[in-house]
Amino acid sequence: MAVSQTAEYALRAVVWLAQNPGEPQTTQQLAAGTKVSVSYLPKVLQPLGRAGILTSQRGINGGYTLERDPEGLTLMDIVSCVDPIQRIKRCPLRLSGHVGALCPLHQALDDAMADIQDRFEKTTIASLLHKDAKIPPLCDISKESMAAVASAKNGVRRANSD
Amino acid sequence: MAVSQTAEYALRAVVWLAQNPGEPQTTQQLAAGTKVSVSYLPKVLQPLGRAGILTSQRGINGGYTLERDPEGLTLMDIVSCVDPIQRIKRCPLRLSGHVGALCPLHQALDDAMADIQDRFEKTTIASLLHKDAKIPPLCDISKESMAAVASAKNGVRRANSD
DNA sequence: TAGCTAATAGACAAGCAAATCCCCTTGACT
DNA sequence: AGTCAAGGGGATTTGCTTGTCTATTAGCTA
Repeated sequence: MAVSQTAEYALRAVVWLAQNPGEPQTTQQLAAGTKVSVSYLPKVLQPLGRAGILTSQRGINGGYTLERDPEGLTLMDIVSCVDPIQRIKRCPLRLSGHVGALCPLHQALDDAMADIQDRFEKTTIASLLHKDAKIPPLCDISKESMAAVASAKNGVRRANSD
Repeated sequence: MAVSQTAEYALRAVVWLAQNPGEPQTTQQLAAGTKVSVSYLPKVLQPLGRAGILTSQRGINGGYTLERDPEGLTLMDIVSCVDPIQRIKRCPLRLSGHVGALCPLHQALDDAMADIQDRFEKTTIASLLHKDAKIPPLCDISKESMAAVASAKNGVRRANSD
């Protein structure tokens, strides 16, 4: 019982994009900043692109850019792209009749799902950024991480010349 | 994002047992009543047995019996046996330091998990039974289901005699 | 327009949960 | 003690999720 890996990756990426507005972020930069595998990240971001949450630009100076305003963008928007919350609509036992009404057990389970959904709908990406907390978004972008991002941005290809 | 199949099966079985106190329920009966596969059900129930939630009796007139009082038995007790709620204890990015504190994103995700956990801890099995609702537990045990249970109890082996 | 760069798409591999099957052990009743 | 009914547990299969790799397409710069 947890949010799927993929959904978590997507959230990290969106938070990172919201933190770095303006210039497009390449897969390399995003991967370095969010600690998600370079080869998997594109897979995660594609559904977000299709949903219009971010746009991608090919070629030189390309990368991913957040399209939606973080103030109006919720956790739910991202999660439902890659790992939708599964509400219980009818009784899984599928007995006779009883469409539209759930038994106590499945009602209780669905209530819990509704709770999460509600919570995710109310939490905006923006609210994760200007937390006045000591812990910055994405669990601190420390020196190591920043260095990784810088090298991802500038000198990844320097391996050729050696 | 959902409760796992296995956890759902376990809950169904426990509710069924709570509804049928007294005599032990065989795998056949339980499977018929909860619509869970006869071959998979034992696998689901084993962890519950180890946790002392139910006891199993082998041999003739054997079967599963609920050990705990439904009033004190919560959804959480069952769920944590077969599909524990995964709380986020440290930042999945695992950067330097920051043990004990979560960044806003992961804090938000963990809050949601805490919410569910809290809800499950507060919902007892008993509360799913004496709901005065029109919909009985397990989404109506209708004629078809009862017939299946009866045949599971009495005449499953009648195939031999023919 | 040529050439480089970066995202895209698809095939492909690995790891894990769900489900099934079969044989073994245990226990009750005769 | 013998026999049959019932759960226990291991081996196996299937399918989904996660992850990797490569060839292709698109866009920017010169």
